[in-house]
Amino acid sequence: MENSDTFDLQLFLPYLLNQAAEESSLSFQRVYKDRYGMLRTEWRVLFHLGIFGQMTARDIGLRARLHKTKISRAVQKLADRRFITRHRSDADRRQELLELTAAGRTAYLNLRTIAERYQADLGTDFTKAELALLQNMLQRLAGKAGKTGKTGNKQR
Amino acid sequence: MENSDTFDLQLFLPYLLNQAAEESSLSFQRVYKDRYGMLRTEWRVLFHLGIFGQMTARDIGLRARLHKTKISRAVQKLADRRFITRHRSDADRRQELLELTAAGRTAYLNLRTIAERYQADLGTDFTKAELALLQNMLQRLAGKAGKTGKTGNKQR
DNA sequence: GAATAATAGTTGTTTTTGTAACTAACAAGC
DNA sequence: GCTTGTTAGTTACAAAAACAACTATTATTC
Repeated sequence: MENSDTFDLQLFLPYLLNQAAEESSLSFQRVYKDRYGMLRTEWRVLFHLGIFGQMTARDIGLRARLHKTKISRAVQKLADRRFITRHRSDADRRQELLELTAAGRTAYLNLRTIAERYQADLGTDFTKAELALLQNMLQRLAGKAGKTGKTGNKQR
Repeated sequence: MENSDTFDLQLFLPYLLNQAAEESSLSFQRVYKDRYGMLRTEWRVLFHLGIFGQMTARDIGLRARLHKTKISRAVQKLADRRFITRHRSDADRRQELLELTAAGRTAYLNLRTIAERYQADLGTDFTKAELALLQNMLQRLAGKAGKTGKTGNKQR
């Protein structure tokens, strides 16, 4: 056959990034899934509340770049499991203020510890400088919004 | 609130990688989706056949780390759209030999050009050295199998 | 201040994915 | 060669994601 083409799929960034993302997510996924019955969006919401404290679904969507329907359902599940509380805002009664319960905080701290351990383990494969550069490049690729950015992107 | 925690989600690799992967996939996705009505797995199968020529579903699964049901479905769709042909192997009549049709090859070459352009455009944001290091680190993260590796991992 | 537009969040429906169970063909052991 | 185990690929069902349409509330504009 005439398969003399030279295109290295393994170097094509959209492909390569997905492979790396999938692989690196696996071990962490097992924890939040098997141990807490959480979905990806759920741990993300949990972490946002753990890190930033009280937030609305909208704020989370902006920061995490998640669509509001995903968040809505994640919030429901987390509330069902008593990991978060929801209170309608007085300032704007469309909004709901979300916050971790004690149980939610415990789960968050536990998962955070595991995340930190994962991150620390990377030190065995990469130098500090390499890792910093990797993170920097990934942030540039993830793009646009930069580190904490709230730079006017549409609500997803 | 006691939200004085310091955990930078934006530096947590499973999260960061997913964000970067999602963002970087977007533009390419628009092409294969809108223009060819393809799904992610479908373009991957298409590319494998374009690059390596005749392959079985099993081989593709091994290389791309895709589960056989995903491939089975992608193959069906690609065959429906006359992008590939399937022939039962004489050596092992369980296997099917997959190959691009002329139309499939055209689609592949077209998409490959776009992929190459994407890759080239990265040159404006990253130096050659940076890019090479990024790819190297991502491959290490994606892991295990290395560049072309067929190192005994279970069929997914 | 009524009409129109925009926003926060939810719900319903359709696609896509994940998982398990299946068929058909081949391989091994005895 | 026949039983037992594997493997390639498909199909059926359950879980999750994507997308569109909806309600309730707040902002805007005339």
